[in-house]
Amino acid sequence: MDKTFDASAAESRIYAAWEAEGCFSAGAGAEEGAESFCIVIPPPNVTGSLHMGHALNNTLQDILIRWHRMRGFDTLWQPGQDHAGIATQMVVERQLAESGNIRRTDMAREDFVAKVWEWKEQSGDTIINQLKRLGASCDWARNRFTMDEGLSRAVLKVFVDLYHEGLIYRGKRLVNWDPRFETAISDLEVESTEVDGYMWHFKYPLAGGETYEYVEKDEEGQVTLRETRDYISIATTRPETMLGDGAVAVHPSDARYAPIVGKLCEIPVGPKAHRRLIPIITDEYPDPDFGSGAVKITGAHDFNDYAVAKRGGIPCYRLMDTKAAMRDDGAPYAEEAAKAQAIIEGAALSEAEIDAINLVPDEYRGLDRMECREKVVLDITAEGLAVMTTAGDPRLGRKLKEDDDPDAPASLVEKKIIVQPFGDRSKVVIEPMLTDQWFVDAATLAKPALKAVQDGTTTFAPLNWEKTYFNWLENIEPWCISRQLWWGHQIPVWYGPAIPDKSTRLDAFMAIMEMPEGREVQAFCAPSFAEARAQAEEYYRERLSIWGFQFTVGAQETPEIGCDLIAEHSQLNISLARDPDVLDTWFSSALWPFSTLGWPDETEELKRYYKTDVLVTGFDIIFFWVARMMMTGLHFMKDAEGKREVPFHTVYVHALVRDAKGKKMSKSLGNVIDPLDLIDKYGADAVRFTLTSMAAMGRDIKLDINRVQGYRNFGTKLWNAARFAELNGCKPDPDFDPAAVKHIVNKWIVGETARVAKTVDAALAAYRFNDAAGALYAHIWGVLCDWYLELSKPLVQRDHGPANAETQATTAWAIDQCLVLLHPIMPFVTEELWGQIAKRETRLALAPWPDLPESLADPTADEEMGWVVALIDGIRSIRTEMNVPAGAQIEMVMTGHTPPVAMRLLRHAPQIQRLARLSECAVAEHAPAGSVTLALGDCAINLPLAGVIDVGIEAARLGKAVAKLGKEIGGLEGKLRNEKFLANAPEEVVAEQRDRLQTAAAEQAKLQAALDRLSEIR
RNA sequence: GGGUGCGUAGCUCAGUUGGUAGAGCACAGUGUUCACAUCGCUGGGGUCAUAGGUUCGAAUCCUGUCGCACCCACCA
Repeated sequence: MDKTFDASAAESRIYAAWEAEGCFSAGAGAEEGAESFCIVIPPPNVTGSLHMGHALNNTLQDILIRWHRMRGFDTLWQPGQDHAGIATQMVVERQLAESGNIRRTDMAREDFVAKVWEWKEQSGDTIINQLKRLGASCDWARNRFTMDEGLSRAVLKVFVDLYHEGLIYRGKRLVNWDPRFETAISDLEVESTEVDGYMWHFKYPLAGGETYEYVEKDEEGQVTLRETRDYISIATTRPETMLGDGAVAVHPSDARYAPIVGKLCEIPVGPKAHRRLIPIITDEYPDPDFGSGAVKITGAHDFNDYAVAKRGGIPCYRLMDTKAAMRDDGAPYAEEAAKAQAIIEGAALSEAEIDAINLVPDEYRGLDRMECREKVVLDITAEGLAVMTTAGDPRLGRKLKEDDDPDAPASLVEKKIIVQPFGDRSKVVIEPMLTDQWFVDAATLAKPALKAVQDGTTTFAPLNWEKTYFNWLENIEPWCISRQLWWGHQIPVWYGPAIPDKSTRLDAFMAIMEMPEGREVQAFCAPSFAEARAQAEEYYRERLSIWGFQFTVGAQETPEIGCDLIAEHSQLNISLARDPDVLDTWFSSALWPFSTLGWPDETEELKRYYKTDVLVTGFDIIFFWVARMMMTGLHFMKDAEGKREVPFHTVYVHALVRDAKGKKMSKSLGNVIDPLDLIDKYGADAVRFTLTSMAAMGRDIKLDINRVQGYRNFGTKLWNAARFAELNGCKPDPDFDPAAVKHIVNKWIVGETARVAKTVDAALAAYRFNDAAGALYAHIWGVLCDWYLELSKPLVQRDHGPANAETQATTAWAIDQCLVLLHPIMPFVTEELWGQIAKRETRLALAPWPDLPESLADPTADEEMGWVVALIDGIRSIRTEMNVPAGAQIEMVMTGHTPPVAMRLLRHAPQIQRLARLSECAVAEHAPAGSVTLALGDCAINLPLAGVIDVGIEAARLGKAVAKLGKEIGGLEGKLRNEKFLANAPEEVVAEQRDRLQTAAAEQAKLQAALDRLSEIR
């Protein structure tokens, strides 16, 4: 055997062997009918590469999987990747830009999607290979991709079913719009960040120059301000949205504005001749104590305003295009403003008609929203309608610096920390945008998902994450699932022209049919075009037959909805157009636990492995993923009795790996530790063990590279223990029976092994990964290597007759058990040793997990070996304290012992002599003169060091020890005299204290006697 | 504003029904050929953030305070 384990050379070889031999296949090594255990991997993005979070997440999963597999479960770790809509589209677009300068928008959609697939085929398995380097024992033959054929079928079915149940619907809503990717995103994809910003205060003049008495009062009702005003003052951080104001709102209880509620005021932007008038309304939303108490209502560009507008019937005017630039379409501003004014005056317009109105004055059209903001502010200010404030800087759109002139004059803008929404991928400011989108009725789906956790069908570990889960689900909003992207599952909805029903008069019908613009559309939702077409034919047949029309529905999808009316033949030629949008990536991820097992087909795997067992994940995707899997799982999956079934019984939530400041590791911050670098340097086992031992930490993991090195050394330690065993002829004996060992050292290590096995099992069952790692570390290094191998050396190395063979077999067994127990955490080094130590029937990965009865622990052996260890420890300490040269052999004489203890000493004398460097190990009636004394329970251990030791120093040492024991004794006596303690404390605690007192008293007596003898010498 | 978690040895952190504070690393001293210097042996180092309370007994339970972090919502 080599001196150390060469991880870099061995890992790929071992992994290849595992795969080649099918060790990771579903059910590998399990007997027919074995209980199943299944984990679905949180699918990494195809664009991804392994980071520390993945390393932790997958190490923990692999531990659970390997542990169950070895215990004989029918085990499946289902792997796969996520198509990651925005992220992947971004990567490919960037690549296109770098290579050919072709923009996505210059390409046909199919061509672009083909490019993405090409890219996926090339680099999509990067992450898989990295997971293999970590040692992940996924069943790679079953690898799935959210865009593959089967999963796409699952997505279509779920969409279509939910649509027909009314749980998916389309509507015009205010959504979070990402101007960089030009798509809607969900609430969860928005990150709120505090940034330096400004707030402006503007005057909205009252219509017709009207005035009112504006009165401010303090808390006691004293008038603090009274003036005549011809305006209402509003505050805004977004002046550019003033162009789309539909009203000004005040609180119904606000007395200051009561005189003008219901009147009109003027938006002070745009050409004066065509300024719009908007009503002053009341709503509960404005806070009278904030700003002026009056809020401009811009329904199309603010979520709160949208709610007010809905309540108050205020129109919402969209001001921006998909890039969040000011709209540059429609008629000249004067005409558009007139249309809006007509609405205020009572004209009824359809939603589509209102949406078509462009209220951006001609001079602002096409400007970026930020440019427009600056221009609006300058224009209003020039007009004298900006309200003076005392703080801030009049410069616009530029960040205020600390060194700005403090004596700058009172300004027209207020510096303010504002919270701005940013796209989590694009990092640009999100714009609330009024658009048509698809939504999932999440509130309905959330109910069973809530209940399943409330009643314990699914539990979180640690438990407190349930609160987070509940809190979100209880306040859940509709989930916006449509994305204006090209990469993803295209929405299975086809549109055709809507046909008025039979109550419509023929002339009206003809008029509608001949006017393609503004016509309503009819949606047909089906898993395929053919089925949608069949639905459409049914619809048109029913509606058109009344009129005697013939019709055809085109055999192909078209980019545009078509409806050619050939009147003379009473013939309609209809073509259906597919909804161009794709679904949120998380929509397909939400189906992961059953889609990967073959659903909607009723596969064998689905039956065997659903529901799955544990979901291992970071808390950052509880909302994105866990909650949604619960919703879809409970909606679509049923157990044998037809009861709705959760996707997993346990959600294990682990910490996130963060940087020193508590931020997530990210490339842009440059604070990333690459797990692959660590694997290269220290081996996968060391990285895995490190992460495992940190798994119990709180929410932040700050990775200490020194620990990785330390655990690499741990692997080496184990390696060398095995090497020692090999050098000393310790071969695993297939007939070895741990219960039958005779020698006390062997009984002891057998018991210790059984104990650590039990600890590991209990720890893993409770997801206390760090406890498992810690117990194994302490056992292998601190018990097996430090003590058992040392104490048993004489028995394996010299001829001791039967004890010799027994000890060799025990050593081999004890090491084998360690390999098995450690394998889930450190698979590579253990597998390598397993193979090197002996020829085996199976790989360690499929070796049976030990089931060691508690009866293997022998209290007598424990007590005796504990005594030996304490004795050696004590002597070693004294030697160092007394500066005895490390190589010097000294004598030891035990006094005050009972006969059994003397026997015990003699039994272990050779080992004690070797490990404590003693020339002699004797028992006597009296301590030799000039001894250093150590108290060990009832007896005294005397080291005659006359001549070597300084009597004064030894007296001081003993004095200190006696005093220390005295203090302890005092405390214990006090406690045992306390009647309340005796009355209230449990019996075993009291007994323990008595015991401790007795021991301490005995030790103190021994040391005191030694001290007395020393003073006699002096 | 609502919620969650954290503050224990120089550093990174364990400490599961309350019963005399632990690990790794770092540090200091030392080295006995015979598994291992990726090692052995020994040692120093903590009033468990803070103030109270409950208890015979609190790092552990309760309350307040201070500090740090994260999540959700958000006042224009």
